[in-house]
This record gives sequence, C-alpha cells and structure tokens, in this order.
Amino acid sequence: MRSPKPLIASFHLSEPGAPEPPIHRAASLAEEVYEAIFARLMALKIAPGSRITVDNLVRELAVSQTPIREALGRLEGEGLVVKTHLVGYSAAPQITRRRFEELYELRLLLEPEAAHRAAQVMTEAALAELTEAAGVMHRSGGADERGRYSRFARQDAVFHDKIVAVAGNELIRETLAHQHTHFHIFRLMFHARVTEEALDEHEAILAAFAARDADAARRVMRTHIERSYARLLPAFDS
Amino acid sequence: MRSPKPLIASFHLSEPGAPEPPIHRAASLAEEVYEAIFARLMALKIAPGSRITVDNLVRELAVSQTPIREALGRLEGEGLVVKTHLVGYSAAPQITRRRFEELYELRLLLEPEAAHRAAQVMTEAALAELTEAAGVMHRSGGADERGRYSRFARQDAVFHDKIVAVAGNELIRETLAHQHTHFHIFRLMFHARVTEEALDEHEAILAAFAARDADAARRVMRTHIERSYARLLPAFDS
DNA sequence: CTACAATAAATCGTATAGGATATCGTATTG
DNA sequence: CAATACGATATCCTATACGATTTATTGTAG
Repeated sequence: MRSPKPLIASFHLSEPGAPEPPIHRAASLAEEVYEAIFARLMALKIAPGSRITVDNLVRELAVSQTPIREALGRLEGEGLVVKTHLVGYSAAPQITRRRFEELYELRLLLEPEAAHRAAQVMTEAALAELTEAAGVMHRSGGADERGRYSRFARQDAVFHDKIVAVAGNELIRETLAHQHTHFHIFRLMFHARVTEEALDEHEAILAAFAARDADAARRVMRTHIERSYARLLPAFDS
Repeated sequence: MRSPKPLIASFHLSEPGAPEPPIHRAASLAEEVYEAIFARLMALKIAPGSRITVDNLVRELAVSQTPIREALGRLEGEGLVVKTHLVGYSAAPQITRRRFEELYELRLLLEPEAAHRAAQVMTEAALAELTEAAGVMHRSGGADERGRYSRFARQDAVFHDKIVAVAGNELIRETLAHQHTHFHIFRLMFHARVTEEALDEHEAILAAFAARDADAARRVMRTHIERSYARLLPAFDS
C-alpha cells in the first residue's frame, strides 16, 4: 500500500477569498478514520489477528495520531480490534468454532421469531423492498466467482436485516447487525460458494411473507439458518 | 468535584534505588480512565444526556487528553456516550419507552431458553453459587431503603448473569450483559422498591433448578421477566 | 421590554515532541 | 553448536501548544 492519498487534501487553509462552504465535511476526522479502518477490516485488507500500527495509519491516511487513537478506541469498544498494553492494537482474531456455534444459536433464537412477527405486519411496499433486496432478479448474473460471492454476501446481509427491521425491534436488529460484522469477516475467509441453496431458501422465506403465513415464515427461517450452519461448519475442518 | 486526586501518584519516576516491580500496573492509563468514567456513569454521577468535557476529566483524573479521548472513544463504541462533532461528548440519553419494551422483548426471547438449558446442565456446585448469588440469606438485612435497593440491583444482575453463564452461550451472555449496563442506569433513576416480589420470583427459579425441571425453569423465568416489565413500566408515566 | 448582533469564553480538533518499553538481531560464551 | 546477554530499532504512551468552531453573554437598537 504505497498510496499516501490523504483523506482531506489540505485541512488548515481557509482562505477568506474562497467562501467554500465546509458543510459537506460535517463528519469529524476521527469518524472518517473509523470508516476507513472499518472498510479495511471488512475487505480483509487487514487480516484477522495481524498488528495495526498507528504510525502506518498516520502515513496512509495523512492525519495525526489523535483521531486514529480515538477511532481505534471506538473499534475496540465494538470488539473489532483488541489492544494489548505496551504492545499495540491488532485486528480481532478469527472467530472460533465455539463462537460460531454460539452465534447460530443466537440467530436461531431471534430470527425465526422476527420472521414470524414480520409476516404479521408485512406491507406490500415492504415486501417489494425485500424482494428487491433478495436479488432474485439478477440471479444468474454471470460475473466471476469472487464477484458473485461478494454480491451474495451483501444481499444476504441486507435481506436478513430488512426482515428484522420490518419486525420492528430495533435493539434486536442492532444486536444482529453488530454480530454480522464479525461473521462477515469469517465468511470471507472461505469463498463458500453455496449461494444457490441460500438463494432458494431466501425465496421460500419471501413466499411465506407473500402469503402472510407467519408460522411458515418462522419455520422456513429456522430451516434456513440451520442449513446455513451446516454449510459453513466444514470450514473449521481446515 | 474539587478532588484532583490523581489516579497514579507519580507516573514518570522510576528510581533505580527503589526496585518496585511495576507489575501491579499492567493496565494502561486509558483503561483506568475508561473504568473511572464507567463507574461515574453507573453511579449516576454523570446524569444521562449531560455533557462530558475532556478538560474537566483532565483536571479530575490528572492525566492528559490523549488517554481520555481513547477511553471516550471506546465508551462511544459501546454506546454509553455519544459524540457530536464540534460540540463534544455527552452521556447517552435516558432510555426511551420504546427501547425499554424492545429490551424486554429481547430478554423474553433469550433468558427463558437459557434457563431451560441451564436446568439441564445444572451441577450441584453451580446451584450453590446461584443460591449464594440470589442472596436469599440476608434478605431482611435492615439497611436503609437506598442501600437495600443498591444491593438488590447488584444481586439481580449477577443472578441472571450466572444463569446464562451456566447455560453456556458466552455470546448471549455478553449481549445481555452489555444491554444490562444501559438498563441499570435506567432503573437507578427510579428507586423501584419492588425487590420483595422479585426475590420471590428468584426463589421460584432456584426451586426449578433444584428440581432440574427444565420446562418449569423456562416458564418461571418467562413469568419473572414479564412481571419485571410490568413493575417498571409505570416509570414512564412521570 | 424584546430581539438581534457582536464580542468573549469555553471547548473541541489537530499537530508535534519526547520518554518508556517491547521486540528483534547480533555477538559472545559455555 | 546452542543458549544467553546485550544493544538498536520500532512502537506505543504521554504531555503540551495552537488553531477552529460553537456557545453564552452582553450591549445596543427598535
């Protein structure tokens, strides 16, 4: 990474002759740094467990240490990086098998109920959005393998998120979304090319919503998560 | 608060004549600052929604700005403080009624199942610990009202936490513990003196565990949470 | 007496410098 | 040849100074 392109070209010059409204830069530098590091984590540009030196970030992002430390602290609070005293920051380690099982146990407790509730309050507009999010349209978009999986990962995330959003409990939604960031990194390590089956199951969920069948929605969501678990479990046999 | 007692008396003197092993200070300053602010939040010394100026913390804790910013960032990542650009940090606002309902919905989905599972794997030692945590012994310790409630709040927290710990899912445990910090602040705002009923319900849960009756444990835990919800809900009618 | 504007204070955001510690490489000795 | 000790480098941790922005206060005009 030899691209020292600064986030903001020149920060401290505010010429009175140039009345540029600084409205477009409402976010603080620390926030931009946060997003930059978050993106690198999600794209696996920073491997799980590897060190994160603030000095490198200073050079790469062209900002001083303070906002970087602040952003790193926030990421630590969210569990994405860990800090060892007098050693430094590092990306959170890869998810363990035990943690993986716990995550699916949690999902199994929350998401089927969310689907049940969502089916009861599903509107026509929400259903259309959900169908759009499921991406059943451009299913056979013949891109390369990696690109296809990348798109599926994004679709899968928003699909499940939207269901929980329709169900209405924002707290549960945040909880699952937060866990999903960890899960995403794990899943990216293996190019699990099991998208076809998952897409079928997504359609089954949609069908239950379309029929406003709450019990079926809960049941098929449970099956979907259980199968997802089974599909991903072999990844630990490496 | 005019007590500028420093966290660490003198940080930068390491006399070669005094071979004090610096092992006891394994935690970084930022971590100590984190705990200090966390404690103030929990004790309501910083009211929800009120401003938190780093300058005050610099004076009160006798440390520089950098570790304070780092700790504040971490607290932000955990949702306990919020940051507004060019305005500063402030304690997270009081929980809304909607959020309160969502929290109990989440607890209702997780804790009864945890109790069900816990009853199946309950050991004699764990049951003893749980009974100790429930504090049925010194129930009528005739302290003042506030002191009694403070003790109940702590007991209630560890009681529920231990049950989930026995159940074995560490992720669910962390999720609930995290939410409990928010909940604790809310509950502290009202000196809900409904401890007697809750203690009765705790004993009912214990009885189910003692009988290793998993279905009863789930049922009575559900009842406990539902009643807790009903007890606290009037707080929003202020 | 109220509303608006300008000034002053407070606070955040940023940058830079220096001290302390862990890690890694190298040399020396058993 | 292996193991240990020493030293250099890299990095974190802390402290301080300065600039930019927001907010509060005060004075003046209507």
